[in-house]
Amino acid sequence: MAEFPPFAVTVDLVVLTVRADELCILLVRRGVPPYHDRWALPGGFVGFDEDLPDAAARELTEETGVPEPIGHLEQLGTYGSPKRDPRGRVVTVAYLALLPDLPPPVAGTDAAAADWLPVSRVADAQLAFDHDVILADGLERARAKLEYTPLATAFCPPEFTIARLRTVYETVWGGRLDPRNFHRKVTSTPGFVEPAGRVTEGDRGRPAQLFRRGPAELLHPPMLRPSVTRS
Amino acid sequence: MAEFPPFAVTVDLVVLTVRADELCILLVRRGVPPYHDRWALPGGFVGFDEDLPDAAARELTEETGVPEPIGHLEQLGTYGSPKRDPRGRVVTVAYLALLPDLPPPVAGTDAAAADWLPVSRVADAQLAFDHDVILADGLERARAKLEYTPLATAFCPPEFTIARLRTVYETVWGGRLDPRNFHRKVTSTPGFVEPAGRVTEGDRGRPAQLFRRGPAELLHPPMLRPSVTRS
DNA sequence: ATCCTTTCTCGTCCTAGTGACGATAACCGC
DNA sequence: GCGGTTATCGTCACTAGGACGAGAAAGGAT
Repeated sequence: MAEFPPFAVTVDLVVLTVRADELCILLVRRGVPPYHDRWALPGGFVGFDEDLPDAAARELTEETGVPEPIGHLEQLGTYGSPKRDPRGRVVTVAYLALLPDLPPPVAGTDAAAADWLPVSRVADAQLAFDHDVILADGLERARAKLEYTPLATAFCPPEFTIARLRTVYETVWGGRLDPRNFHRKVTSTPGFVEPAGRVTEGDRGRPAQLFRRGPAELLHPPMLRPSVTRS
Repeated sequence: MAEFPPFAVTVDLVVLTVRADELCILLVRRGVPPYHDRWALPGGFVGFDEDLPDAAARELTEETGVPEPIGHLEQLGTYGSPKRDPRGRVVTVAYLALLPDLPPPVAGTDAAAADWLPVSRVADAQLAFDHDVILADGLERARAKLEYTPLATAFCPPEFTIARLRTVYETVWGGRLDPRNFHRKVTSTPGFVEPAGRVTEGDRGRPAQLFRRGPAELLHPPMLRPSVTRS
């Protein structure tokens, strides 16, 4: 390895949450060139002695101000087109994070501002770099993973109702699900949720049972998106 | 970006094929330190002006000697632990390739040898670097993707029989599938395969219809692994 | 208190999809 | 022709899931 081309390596985060029946993403407004004043994914350089997942977790806590062990964090993909950053050859490892609803974030060091934006309004926000592509991949991954993993619970607080879980699915997938079939499906899929033994209070309608996330990593059988046109 | 830690970026390939009813992987025997004489995934440094998928495709053709547009190539994941390469900080972007059965490869520049090895015998081969982890992730990805995509066809020549496709599933998943139910499933899943209009000749038993890959990108409904214990 | 609205939860059809497996079709070698 | 082998079609039973009815349990209005 006497000679090799020098690269910069960064991590960028697609941080998603569900708030007020909308799927939202955490974005920062860039305070420095290039792409000054444009919205971008939170992220930064990987330390020379830092592992990639550690760098992602560090950026996540820096941007949200929340100690990490909540929600879900996984590697999404790596983007390294030679022209993607005008400053030089930068390869970025993108991570996908799914979090329950959190308070608004505080602006970081080189960010003029940081905030949750509904993904439906990001299209015309003109994200910096190739972050629109990364976001699209992250959304696709999140939508697909809700089908065959219990990751929808990562969008919920530790204890939640079936109805809350249903709104997560409805928000991420877009569209309505039958509450009765959804209830049957979730409670009959082994390991998806476990009863917490308590019920809600003070809401409208009949009080609902509270559940916690179950031990399953994969859902058998999977949840089915209604949009899928069957034969 | 005045200052940033300098990284080396490589691509490594998990190249899988099915030959003689065994799932095989393309490995090279390293001809230089570190890990001299050990088996490793084929791969190499990314050119300074080269995009990541281009680098992966280049390495694939270099190692197999086959012009690329056959089979399937997709990004698998990125591995960048600070200690994974004793020579310095090397981040590798792993790609997964699925190919039909090909002639044996020729050794490349820094490789003493290159050959197909059954994955069942790789466990005690002591792969270099963290390549055992990358291989495990690639196998898991391949097994999962056979369920909900038509990628099993990437292991087959352009025209193939249902039985050939079935042996692909049996080899990758391990275990037997009922030929009659498999035939019904494959031919009734829209867009999976299309009849080529020809039949096999010279084999034992009744001649079989030949099929080509269909236009579907996703299988609805998916193929089901028998190992999955249903409730 | 009584009614009405809202939401949760259970139950009942009906159909598509699938595992188990029988039966037939079309080739081979002897 | 005859048995062996593989491909292909059909039947039956069972399960998962979509559509939807109905009761349970709360709050609010009158």
